[in-house]
Amino acid sequence: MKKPQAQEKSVKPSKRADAQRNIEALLKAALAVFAKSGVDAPIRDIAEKAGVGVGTVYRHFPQRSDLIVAVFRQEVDACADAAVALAAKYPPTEALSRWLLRFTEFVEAKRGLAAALHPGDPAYEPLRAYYDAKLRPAIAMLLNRAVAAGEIRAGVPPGDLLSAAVSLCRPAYDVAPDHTRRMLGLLIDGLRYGAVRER
Amino acid sequence: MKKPQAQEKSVKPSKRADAQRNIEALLKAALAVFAKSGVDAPIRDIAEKAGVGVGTVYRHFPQRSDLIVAVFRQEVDACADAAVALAAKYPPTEALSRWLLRFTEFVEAKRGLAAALHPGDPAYEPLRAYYDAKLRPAIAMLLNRAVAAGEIRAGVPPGDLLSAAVSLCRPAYDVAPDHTRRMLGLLIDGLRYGAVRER
DNA sequence: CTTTATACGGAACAGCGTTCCGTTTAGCAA
DNA sequence: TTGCTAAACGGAACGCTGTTCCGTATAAAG
Repeated sequence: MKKPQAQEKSVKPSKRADAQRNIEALLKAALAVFAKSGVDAPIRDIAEKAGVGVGTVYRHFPQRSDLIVAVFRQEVDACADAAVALAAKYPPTEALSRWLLRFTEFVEAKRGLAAALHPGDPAYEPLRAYYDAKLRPAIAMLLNRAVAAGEIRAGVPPGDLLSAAVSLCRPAYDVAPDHTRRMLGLLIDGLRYGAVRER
Repeated sequence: MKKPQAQEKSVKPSKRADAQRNIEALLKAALAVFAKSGVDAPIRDIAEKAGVGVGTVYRHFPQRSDLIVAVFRQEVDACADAAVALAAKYPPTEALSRWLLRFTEFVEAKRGLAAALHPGDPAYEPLRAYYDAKLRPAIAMLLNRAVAAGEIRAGVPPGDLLSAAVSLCRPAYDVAPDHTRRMLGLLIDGLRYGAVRER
């Protein structure tokens, strides 16, 4: 009963304000640098982009994997949050469609990262669990709404849809840039088939 | 009618003798260093162990992958050659058994290496083909001899046996050191089942 | 033996991870 | 507001590595 503060969103409580700011700046910078140069990018690049010294990076993220994990979690959170926001803003099926696109953007941006992790490094083991725990409920919610509206047929496991979306955006490297968008369109149309047909 | 020399075994002809020597010393040193420190080991370590300067390493193997590929090929060659030698020295089934053990040693020693290559690097693409082309005929020969002698049953595809051997020695990290040997014994015994039974 | 193309060795340069410590500053209390 | 102190910052410095470059050494040919 000492720390009556739970105001911040993600990172630890009871930190000095400048530390908070720097952590956030670092996560933001790391996101950009990882996307541009991969997860092996020089620490100095990230520090510079965040406007801090390298010492500060090591203070908050002693291991490179700590930074990677933090960025990944943040992105997963953002993706899951987007589901709620989209659900509030668009009709069921459009929300689902938009979220799938959002999700594939996430997957594409993180593919190099995910590949770099795979080598059974225990430091990244919790990530997959986190990913499932956050994203599956998100898509399940969107799916349920669309089903309830009679626009999408029932019986599609949320996990399957997630996997399908991942697969569909995989060969997006060497094809037209809107390949993913078109494939998702097909997927949504496929889900519509067999819906209750109420209009 | 200028170069009546085809005496050397593997590397290119028409090289200066000291270059030949250094190349061989480098391959030998790289084999040892890779085994001890992995394929990311410092070039300097390899140069030192081979008793040459780093410049010499880069002269003969401009890319790190060139060295890795050369070492790998050499090991595959040695493994394939061992099949012939064993066939000449031991009775059919014992030759097969001994070769499988030899093969698993090769696989274990190269596992870290193989993992490091996997990331679809085109520089290593030919390796898998080379591996298949050299090793499958080797085991096929041994297998045929054992089958012809009536000690092993026919109908086992050589590639399957190769795969099985690879699988069997996989969990050899955290178990007793003779795990692989025992598993191979079981495999050989399994092959014996259904043999012609001529004695 | 002379010559010359080839190969050698290792100093030198550049980039990166990581540590360390003098300096700065947020938060608090008087 | 003014001190005070623990927390945090920044970046120089160190060590290790990849890679290049060029003066030196030498194998091979005539």
